[in-house]
Amino acid sequence: MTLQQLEYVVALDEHRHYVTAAQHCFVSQPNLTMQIKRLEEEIGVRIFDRNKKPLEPTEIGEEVIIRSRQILREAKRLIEFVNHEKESMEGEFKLGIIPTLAPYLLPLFLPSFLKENPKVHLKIQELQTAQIITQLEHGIIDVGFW
Amino acid sequence: MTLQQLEYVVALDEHRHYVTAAQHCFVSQPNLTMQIKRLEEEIGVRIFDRNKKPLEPTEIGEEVIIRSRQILREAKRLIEFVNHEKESMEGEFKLGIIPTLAPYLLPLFLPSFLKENPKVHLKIQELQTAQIITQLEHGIIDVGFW
DNA sequence: TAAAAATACTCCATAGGTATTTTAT
DNA sequence: ATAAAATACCTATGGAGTATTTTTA
Repeated sequence: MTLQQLEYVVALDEHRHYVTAAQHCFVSQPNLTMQIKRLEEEIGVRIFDRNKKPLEPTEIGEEVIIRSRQILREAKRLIEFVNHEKESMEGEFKLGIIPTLAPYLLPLFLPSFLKENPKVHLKIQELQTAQIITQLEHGIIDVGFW
Repeated sequence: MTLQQLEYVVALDEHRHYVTAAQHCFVSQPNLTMQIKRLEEEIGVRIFDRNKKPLEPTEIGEEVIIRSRQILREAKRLIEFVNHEKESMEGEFKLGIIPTLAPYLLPLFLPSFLKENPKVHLKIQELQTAQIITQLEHGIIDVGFW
């Protein structure tokens, strides 16, 4: 039993039709047929009743589909969690800003930024334009990400 | 991402050691190493910190492991559900029993049997010993399952 | 210097594809 | 008669193994 197969099962349930389900999964119809059949053999139970057209799930199949959806949802959430986490930065950052702009710019992005990146320690430093340029040249601060 | 890989991740977390984790999964150590690495590449994140010995999960890894356990638990429950269901019988059954024994035997097994096999329709028939033998010979009733 | 993990290869099972036949409406 | 599913056959990716080399306590 693989996550792939569970996706095929769910897709087939949603379309009740091999050809469109296969298209939806970007695979060929015979491949979808095979994978469904293989899964059914492995678990020893029919998931779909092919005697009817359009096909429909067996009684056991109904439950299998529900549980498959649940599993796939969890898997998707795992991926989403990882994607979110890996984008969030970590470490110490120095933020240079000229005093005149600070009270206007900082409130615009700091709250959401710190919420998105809880592991970031920001060191905010008020600098005059000339100082900013100097520190940029020395790589002490950097032109950022927005 | 496959269920296999998630099992490897969980096993590695439980053993904190490739060799024993691999043994536990009945696969070779290099294979376990490869699969973990492949998964990490796919999701774009380190799950284990190999600089330390014994190795331990990264911060993100901790969460990945928790979610993997959850997914595997759901998958296991799906299989268990199917195994349970397919063992339960379905259809019409004829039960022959002699009147003398009926009130003693039936209460012993009927309740649990019908609960386990909700799809079974039982036809209970009171028969004399001779009739039972005749019907057995003609295959109308059968010697049962307990 | 001994353990354990990472590499290097080899193999083969199977996921997936194309072409075709069979099955049902 | 036609659309959909099943079957046959082929290809190739990648899961898994053995042998070996690198690590690091």
